[in-house]
Amino acid sequence: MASRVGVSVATISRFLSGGNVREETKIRSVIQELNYRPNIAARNLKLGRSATVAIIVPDISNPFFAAIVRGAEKASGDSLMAAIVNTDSNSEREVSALAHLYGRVDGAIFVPTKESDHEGGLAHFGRPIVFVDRYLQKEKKYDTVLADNARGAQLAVEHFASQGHSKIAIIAGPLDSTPGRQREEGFRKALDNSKIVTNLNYVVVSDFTQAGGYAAMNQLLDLAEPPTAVFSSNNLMTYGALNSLKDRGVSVPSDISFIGFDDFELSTLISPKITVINRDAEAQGAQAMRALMWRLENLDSKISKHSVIPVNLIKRESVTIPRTWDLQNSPKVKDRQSQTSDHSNNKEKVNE
Amino acid sequence: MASRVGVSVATISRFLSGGNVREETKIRSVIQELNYRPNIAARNLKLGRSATVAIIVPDISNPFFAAIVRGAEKASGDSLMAAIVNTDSNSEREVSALAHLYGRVDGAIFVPTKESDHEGGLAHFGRPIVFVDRYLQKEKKYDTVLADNARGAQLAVEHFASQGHSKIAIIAGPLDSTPGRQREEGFRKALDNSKIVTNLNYVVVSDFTQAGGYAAMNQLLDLAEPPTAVFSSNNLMTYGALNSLKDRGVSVPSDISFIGFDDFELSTLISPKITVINRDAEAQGAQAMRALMWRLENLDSKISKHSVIPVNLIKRESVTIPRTWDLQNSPKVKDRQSQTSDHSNNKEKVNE
DNA sequence: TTGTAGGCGTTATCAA
DNA sequence: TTGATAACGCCTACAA
Repeated sequence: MASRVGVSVATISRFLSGGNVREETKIRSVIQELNYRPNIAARNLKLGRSATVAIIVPDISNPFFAAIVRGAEKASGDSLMAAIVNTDSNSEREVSALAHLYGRVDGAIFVPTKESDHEGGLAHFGRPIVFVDRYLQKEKKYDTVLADNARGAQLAVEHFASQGHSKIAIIAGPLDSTPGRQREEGFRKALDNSKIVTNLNYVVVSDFTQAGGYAAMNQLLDLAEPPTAVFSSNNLMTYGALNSLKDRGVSVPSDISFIGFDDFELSTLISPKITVINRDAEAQGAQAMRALMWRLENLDSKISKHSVIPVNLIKRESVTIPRTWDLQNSPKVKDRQSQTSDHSNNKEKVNE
Repeated sequence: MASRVGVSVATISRFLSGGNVREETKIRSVIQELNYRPNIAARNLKLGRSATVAIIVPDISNPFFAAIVRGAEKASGDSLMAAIVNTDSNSEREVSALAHLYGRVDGAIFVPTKESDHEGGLAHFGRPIVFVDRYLQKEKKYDTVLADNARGAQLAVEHFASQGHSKIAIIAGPLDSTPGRQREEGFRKALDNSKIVTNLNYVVVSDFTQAGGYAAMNQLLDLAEPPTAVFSSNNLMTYGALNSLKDRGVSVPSDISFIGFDDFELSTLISPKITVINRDAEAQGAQAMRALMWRLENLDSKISKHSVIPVNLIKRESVTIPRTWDLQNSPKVKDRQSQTSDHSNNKEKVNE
């Protein structure tokens, strides 16, 4: 290559890194002609970096994680390439992914499955890691970008309560995962705030899967006194719970009111349209990528950054006043007619 | 490291590649102690390979592509790491991904967006590529793993026809993509086989997106004489088409019968349960990974391999006999009662 | 602006 | 079984 142009390899290298060289046009044409591409491995070896980062997620087919990934990719620009790695919600694969990635990437965006320990695996990785949506409680020094999970649960409970519900259940995610734990904690706290006593039968801990949501809803329906409102902690469990309700002939919202965490593609296709707690997952992914890129430029900075993505309630059609309201003492609801005819601003109503 | 043990680097290298060495235990302990990990970039440079392959897909949030990826990952074992790259159905990003991947991976599984030319970009990539689901018509020498698209369209048309439909429409995908083209061709051919004359108004070419499916279905419903049966060429367009039907108050299947290509997560949650053409997307991904791994071991083999993944019809609830059957001459349907009461084995019935 | 030369950390060859 | 050594292809002082 260099001999072909009549200059040294140093000149070629200079040209490649944007330096000024005399034979620029000739070099360009020879590159074309020989189809020359610099050897990446050699460059990585010399420079000690790869211009690649990993995005490690438990399940890429979950639309929520897919959105995180999309956001992160968009934010990466084209100075960096993002390699997505799927761990299948499997802790062992998580460990082996981190090990395999060592030396191949400059950093990682990591959505761990559990909050369990990685036993020094992270330190050993030796590169910046930004935790998204989930983090490891033991590891304080890493950046995090979490959703406002407790607030989300609180919004759901408050919305139920504003409609007169007091028999409110949660289908919780695994308590050893960040969102599972924080949403369950937020749920309990919100009940306390609303002066509703927590019925332990109404707290079903499940596993964030569709099958788990199905089983959990069945369990709630089998109760001697089933809840009148159910909050599902993630999208997949929402699918399962809705399937259960359908299979058992329980209609939403007339028999049971329902709110799910995380919006989903078909939420408007199914009947009724499901009221959800939502957050901007793409923004969350983008924020994580920006944090990672900043840290790659500031490897020596010691302070860790923690961002929280806001959540909001999207009211649709799956929540109404409880059917059995007249069987119970429900002080907030005086007039059923006016209550049913005004779904749009219940909060204001309650505050009157 | 080597000096720490008292041997040469060559011995360490031998140990690392599984050779027999005397100080094995001591080396092991020093590796632990120093937290030593071989430098990947140096190894890649020396060996000329990276033990990494790329899986390039247009849209990872599409459940179908997600399934392909999962299948491929599972088949890769742990000798290889798979890096997923999302192109966002954007040809430019496709080109730049290929360029960025050059030298970083040993090969790729590629799901291109269009059948358009890559102008030597592939040859320049210089590594094995296996095309999945879609391929480039101009490039003959690469391995492919396609679905039996034409057969799928044929199954849909035959099922409609067996129920007495003759006003059959297709919402087609882009004709410059493999599945879009092959499904549309299969559709036309199947109509011919069933002696149904093709009404050009019933062929709406769309873009494989939800919005596209929505618009396409609207277009069909606006026809002076709308179809009685609609075949949608992919899952996203199916979502959109169903949304359109819902918004317009057209009920499925009593007003219009419907079949979609590719099964989807919530197909059983929505009413009615949608009849679909399905294929095993994970198996397709796995097959692609096996083909790629084989080729990495047989770089000199010149023959290209082409696999076809079978499709099948999953009968659910979105197809029935046309409502307006009595307004038409439909020779195959003599007795409405017996026809409606037997949905399970129409094919046998027709063949009697 | 250019060339020379050393070194990044590994593997492979060859002698010992 | 081991050690010395030469690549692998690139970048970067340093000297010209």
